[in-house]
Order: sequence, then structure tokens, then C-alpha cells
Amino acid sequence: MKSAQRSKVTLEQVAESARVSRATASRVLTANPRVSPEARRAVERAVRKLGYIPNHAARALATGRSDAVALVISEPTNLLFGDPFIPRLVRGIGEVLAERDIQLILLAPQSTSDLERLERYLAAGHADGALLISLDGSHPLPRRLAARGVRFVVGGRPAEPDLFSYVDVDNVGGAFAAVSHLASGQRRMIATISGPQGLPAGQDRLSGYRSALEAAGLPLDGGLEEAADFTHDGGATAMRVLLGRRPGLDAVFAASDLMAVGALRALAAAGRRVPEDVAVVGYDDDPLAASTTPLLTSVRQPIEEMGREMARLLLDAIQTPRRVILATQLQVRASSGSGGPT
Amino acid sequence: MKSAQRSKVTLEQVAESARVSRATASRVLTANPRVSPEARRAVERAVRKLGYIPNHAARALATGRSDAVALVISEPTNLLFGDPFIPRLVRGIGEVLAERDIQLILLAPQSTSDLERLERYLAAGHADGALLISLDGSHPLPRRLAARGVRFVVGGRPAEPDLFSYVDVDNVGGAFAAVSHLASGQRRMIATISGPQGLPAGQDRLSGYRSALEAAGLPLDGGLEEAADFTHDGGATAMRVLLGRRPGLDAVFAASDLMAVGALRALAAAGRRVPEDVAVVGYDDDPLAASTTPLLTSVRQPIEEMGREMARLLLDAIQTPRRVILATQLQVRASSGSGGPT
DNA sequence: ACGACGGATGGGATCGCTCTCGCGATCAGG
DNA sequence: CCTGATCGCGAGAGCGATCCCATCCGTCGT
Repeated sequence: MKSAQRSKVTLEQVAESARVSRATASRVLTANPRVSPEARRAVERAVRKLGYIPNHAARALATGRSDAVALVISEPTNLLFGDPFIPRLVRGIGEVLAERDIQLILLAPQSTSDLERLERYLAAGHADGALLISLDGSHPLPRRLAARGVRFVVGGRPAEPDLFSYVDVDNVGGAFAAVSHLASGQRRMIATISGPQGLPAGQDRLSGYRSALEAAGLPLDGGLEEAADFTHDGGATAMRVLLGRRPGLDAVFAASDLMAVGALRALAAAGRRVPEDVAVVGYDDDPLAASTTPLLTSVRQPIEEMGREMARLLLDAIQTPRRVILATQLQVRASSGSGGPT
Repeated sequence: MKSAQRSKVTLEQVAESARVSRATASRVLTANPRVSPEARRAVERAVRKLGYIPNHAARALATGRSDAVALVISEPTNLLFGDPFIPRLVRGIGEVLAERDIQLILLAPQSTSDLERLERYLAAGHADGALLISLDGSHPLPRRLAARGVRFVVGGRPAEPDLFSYVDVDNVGGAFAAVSHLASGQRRMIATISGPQGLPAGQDRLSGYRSALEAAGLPLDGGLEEAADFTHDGGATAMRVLLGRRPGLDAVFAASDLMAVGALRALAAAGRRVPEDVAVVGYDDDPLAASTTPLLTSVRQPIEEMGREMARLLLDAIQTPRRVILATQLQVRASSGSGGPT
């Protein structure tokens, strides 16, 4: 049941070996300045010699902190996004937490009852704070955690952006850049396959699209907008609808790469050449964007940086809600017809 | 610094409210049978009324267990695989752990020093066990953890399969099924783009390929085998090599979907039609397999089940190494030319 | 009817750490 | 040289659970 031999070295033993009191040894470990250099050295030597590792549980019990942060991954949207993001996000978060010796606890509630347990878990102080990702716009979690006094940072714009700290990528700006790129390639009738309008990312990318059209002096035309659900099939269907409604379109901005790939297929089936007849730009810079024919121009998001920023925001313990918006970058490839790599 | 109000209800208060001693209340919570029905009910009522949540740290300190399990994601291979697996794996693991109220701690060592910290972390008993994934064949971690007496289960076949418990998908069987499928479609010259031979998965898929050829009565031909690194570009390059070496080939089995997509591009560039001239089968059933032209036949792996099985194996605390091999499933689509969906 | 037995209960030690408090020693200022 | 502030240090009290052990009470056997 118990595993073989565990490090049973206690602070007491370290103190004894260093010929100081437990309190002094503790001071050294908690970086308390009120320790003489000799005592400090003696303790450090003893720690190394004995291979001492602080007991997390005892420390948490004494301090009331846990030195752990929870990463909450909400299910539904998680699936929707196909989540190639999560590993990148975790990498970024991990970097920051490792510096401060803080553990990352993964919570992936699948059901409503899971959600309740999770709330109580966090409220009980089992983690010092939470990082919330892939919530849809109306998820109740932020409000409820706030009510319980749990500190957290949201990834992606939450329903009530003024109430909570969050980190987001600049969806409006990314879409704006993508569409401006198409416009500068002399495309005059630029359509968009927008994401679900229930999701902040979906809304923002659509609004970036519209702003870019205005900025380029192109008319807004509702007939050039069609929403889909971020999936491949959704993208293909939307493309067919757009083609039927506005046969003269010469460019499409899809709010996700998956949808862009679907659009590519639908365009091919309709006999349109990409990029000659119709230029295509996607969003996310998914690995698959580098595998399509032609290679897909796409908007790359700084996901690792988002993770780092979320962790920093949480650890900085800012009381007033703060927001951080990270810039995106357009990866130009062949599908937008501006001389990117095939 | 501390967050607002935290659930400060202690077992002491529960006991008081239920008019029993702390010891009895504890018995109820630890499912100790030596409690009268009335006492049990009283305690349960008090728990609900006060919204009591056990203090994890205190319990861990008293019991010596942590009720947490670590998921260790090693970096290098992690990147290599493009890791769409990790979310699926986590989902499976989470299901099993949630049932037993065990936390999942995420550890993603990026450097050698991270690895050392991780070893000490686990050796210190901060987690009751570990799940190790995406190690390459020669990773030192299993040996070292075993030496320290840490319990763990490996995902994927480790370098020394007899020493450690592990869960793997049937790579040999999956490859066998894929290649047999091609052979039964009257393909006579079946090539393979194999994965890195340093990885167990790469080796196994190649050996499944060979067995299937033999079983189908087709000759083995080293010229039909070309290794790549599981990436898109690697797949394209390997395809070109194969095409140069054996222009008459009429089918390819790629050991990953990413490589299969690269192969698809190379085939198109070479003017070969898929599946008419060359049939293609991939591996992983990555979401992108459903986005290629034509749709890619691929081998689907039960990743969620793998996660569940790993968690179970770890929790069952079997002392002698055990192995579990999970079956794969062939997803037939158009690229293999046997009438799958286009 | 009485000691023995067994199950339910409470008392209290314990896990390993942090942190407040008070004590002696050092040091600077008057 | 005295005083008060400062500094390093040790003693000891918790933190909130578990769990051993002693106690108590009801029941049973003889």
C-alpha cells in the first residue's frame, strides 16, 4: 500500500544536524532575512547532506496556503476548439509556476456535479487560485467563484469583462489584419465564415472583419457573412451557402483553420481555384494550416505567452480586475495569393 | 494576500454540531464502519449544514498519503507527437480519478533541472504515484523513479517492458490491420513511411506492416520502407524518396496522419491520383484526417481508454509489473480506395 | 446475577511545519 | 557608561486532520 522508502527527513533533523533550532532552520527555508550567515550556511549544508525535502502538506497546514494553482478546463468549448491549444497553454503556465515552485493542478469538470465539487474544492482553499480556460461566454463559473472569494484569471474574454481579470488574444486585431491583407491583395468581395456568435472569440473576429472592410473602403454586406461552428464540416457548408448567395466573391476569411479547410474543400468542389479565383485566410495557425493545398495563410496566436501572462496575473495577486490583450501575427502562405510559400 | 472568506469549517465544528466527538466525526468521513447509524446521520447532517470540506493538507499530514497523482509529460516527444492526445488522455484519467476523489497534478519538465526537481518531488511523497507519458524509448525516468520507490505506470511501451507496468495501444495490430486492408484491396506493392525507429511506436508499426505483408503473401522489400520523423514535411520527403525508388508502388501506409498528409501532397505533386493510382492509410485518426482530400483512412487509437486504464493500474497498486494493450480500430475513408466516404 | 466480551465513543498524541513571542546580546546615541 | 533599539535565536503553540487506546455500556453465557 505505501510505497517503499520515502524521504522521511524532517526539518527537525536538519536543524539538529545544523546545530540550530527548528525555527532557525525554518527561517532559512522560508527565505526569512533574520538569520546569520553562518546559521544559514550550516542549514543549507545540512539540507543538502540529508537530502531534505519540505513536506508540502505540513507547510500548507501551517501557512494556510497550498502553493498550488488550479487549471480549470471546461468541457464543452474545449471539444469545440479541438484544443491543440491546451498543451501550448500548459507549457506557458508551467514555465512561470516552476519559477516559483508552485504546482499546477488540473481540473477538467465533465458534468454539473463535477462543477459543484470543483467550486467547493477551490473555495476550500485547496489551491491558491485558479486559471479558467475555454469557457463559453455565459459560463457561470467566474461569478460563482468570485462570490466565494476565490482568486482567478480567465483565459479569453469572459462574459463580464470588467469584473474579472483576464488575458485574451487580440481577436479583433487578428481578424482585422487578415482581412486587410486580403483587401490589399485587391480582393473586392471578401466574405467571412464567422465563428459561433455565442463565443467572444467568434464575435470579436467578426467585428475585426467588419472594421477591416470599412477601413479598406469596401461596403459591408450581410450576405457575405455566414456563421459556422468552428468545425470542418461547418466551414464547408458555410462556404457553399456563401458561394450560392454571392457567386462573385473573391476572398474568404474563416474564423478558424478547421473551417478554412472545410471552405477549401467546398471551393475545390465548386471548381474555384485558390488563390487565383478565391483567396482564403484562416485563423489559429493550426498545424494543419501547413498541410493544406495550397498552404493556408492564417493568424497565429501567442498561446504560450497567454499561459505565462495568465499565471503572472494570478500570482501578482492584483485585486482590481486587470486585462491583458496579446497581439497576433499573420502567417502569410499561398492560399491568400500574395506570394507566400506553396 | 489571502483571499476573502474561505470555508473555515473544521471537523471540530462538525463534531460539535453533531454532538459527537471529533474522532467519531472523522470515522464517518473515512467510512469507518464502527459508527452507530444515528451518529452517522447526525454527522452527515452537520457536514451538509455547515458546508464542511475536509482540509486536504491536514489529512495528508496525518495519513502520509496525498490523494494526488502526478501526470508527467516529458517534453521532447511531446512536441514530436504534436500532442492532440494529451487532452484526450487527461479526460480518461480524470474520469477514473474523480471517482475516487483524487487530484491530478500536472508536471511538464522542460529541462534536466526540472527533471531532477520532479524526481525529488515525487520521491518526497507529494503524490501517491505517477503516470508517465510521451517518453522516448530510452528515457531514464522510469528506472530512476523505480529506484526511489515511487509507484508509476507508463503510457506507451517503455524501454524495459518487463520491469514496469504500462498501458499501450496495439501498434503492431493497428499497423497490421491497416496494411491488411490495403492488401485486401488488391494492392500489390505496398510501401510504408515508418516512424522514428527510436520510438517504440515507430518500431511496432513497422513490424505490424511487415507481418501484414507476409500474411498477405506479399514479398518484403526494404526499398518500400522509408523512415521519417512523424512530421508533415518528413512524410512528404519520404514519399518522394519511395516514389523515386519504387515508381510502381500502388499503396502507402504512413505511421502517422501528419506524415500521411505530407505523402498526399507529394503524391499530388507527382501526378498520382489517390486512391486510384496509390492508396493511402495513415495512423492516429487525427482530426485532420477528416479534412484531407481525399479523406484519409486511418487507425484510431483508444486514447481515453488508455488514460482510464493507466489510472486504474496505478490505483490498483499492483506490485508486480502489469501490462495492458488496447486494441485499435481502422477508420476506412476514401484515401484507401475501398469505398469509404469522400 | 456477575464477569466477560465486543462495539461505539471520546481523549489525546501525533504528523511536520510556520510563526509569534520573549530573551539575551550587540550596537549606536547621548 | 547607561539606555533603548535592533538583531539572531529558541521555545512552544497551533494548523486540522487521523488513529491508537482507554472507557463505557449493553448483552450474553453460565
